[in-house]
Amino acid sequence: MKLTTKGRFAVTAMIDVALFNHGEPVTLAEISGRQKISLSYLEQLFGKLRRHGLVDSVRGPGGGYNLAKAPGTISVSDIILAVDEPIDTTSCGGEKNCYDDSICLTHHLWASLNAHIFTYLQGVSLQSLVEDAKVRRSPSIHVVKDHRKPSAPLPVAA
Amino acid sequence: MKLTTKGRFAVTAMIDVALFNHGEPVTLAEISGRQKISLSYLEQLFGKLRRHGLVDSVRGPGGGYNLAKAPGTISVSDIILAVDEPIDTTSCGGEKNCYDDSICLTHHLWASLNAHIFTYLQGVSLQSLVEDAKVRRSPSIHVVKDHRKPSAPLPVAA
DNA sequence: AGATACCCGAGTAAATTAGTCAAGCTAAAG
DNA sequence: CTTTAGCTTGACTAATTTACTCGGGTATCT
Repeated sequence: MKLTTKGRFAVTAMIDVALFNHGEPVTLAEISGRQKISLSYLEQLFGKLRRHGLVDSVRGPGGGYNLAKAPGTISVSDIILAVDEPIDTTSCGGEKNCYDDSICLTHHLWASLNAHIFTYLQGVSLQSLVEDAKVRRSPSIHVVKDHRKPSAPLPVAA
Repeated sequence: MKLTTKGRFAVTAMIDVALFNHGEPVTLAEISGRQKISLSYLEQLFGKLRRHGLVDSVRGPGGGYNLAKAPGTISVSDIILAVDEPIDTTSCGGEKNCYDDSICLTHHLWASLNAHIFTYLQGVSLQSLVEDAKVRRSPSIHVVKDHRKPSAPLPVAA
């Protein structure tokens, strides 16, 4: 699992599509305007998202992108894996500090951490992110102390 | 929380110190030989580890490094934070795709993920890693199906 | 036809990582 | 008290990765 800004952009863009896809496909130009991501970069990202079956494209005027699946069935890990392909950070898949008796002292650790991160992101659906965004986008003046699911209970650590 | 090979090297080196620190301090040259990490690179890493109070240095002949604290009280997150200083991956701490009503659609998500990773690594002590290493280093010919703590229950995901 | 919008691959610039080098300081051994 | 092993410091370079651009396509609708 690699965590780069590329993956972040991709997730943001997917949320945007989910938010603004009311019947008509969403164009990259719109997303670019709303999220301040360069059009060319979006093209690159959506090429991958499409090839991985996360979005469907419609060409020609009035075209754009639709989600290929229900937002509840798309996880953040799906999105990140789609754009950040080269996957294993487990090191030692042929790396050099992995020898005889001092065999990969930490291999275990990283593999396990990786799995952790992956599992976590797998558990977050696009839908849940969209719902969060909708709540936050509603008139913030009158924010009732809300009781939605405790998605982030934490100290923005490190 | 940044996860780079630098952090991995640092953790590996710390395990090495913990493993071979029997009274005498451990020299970087030894670590370099055992773990195949360049001496100069180790110098850089241990400078940071020392400044963060994770190791103590002993100068002069017979010198080297000792752990500054009991391995049970040093967590992997301590080590990684020591060498990979610039900490926040939360984006949006002044980044550009964070505007008006489409405010940081994903901020929440990354902050939460960050906290997750951090908490996990904080829960892994150097001691536990050392114990794992010791087990693995024992005669591998006669590996009895062992029942030690289930540290990595997983599919080496992604 | 012509405008709209996706498609795609090569190319580049910036940032990060990994690793080097050289000069200096410290303390133990002889 | 001089030698010498070995840590200390920090600036410097090379390689890799990331982020992003560009230019020329192709499909489709009006």
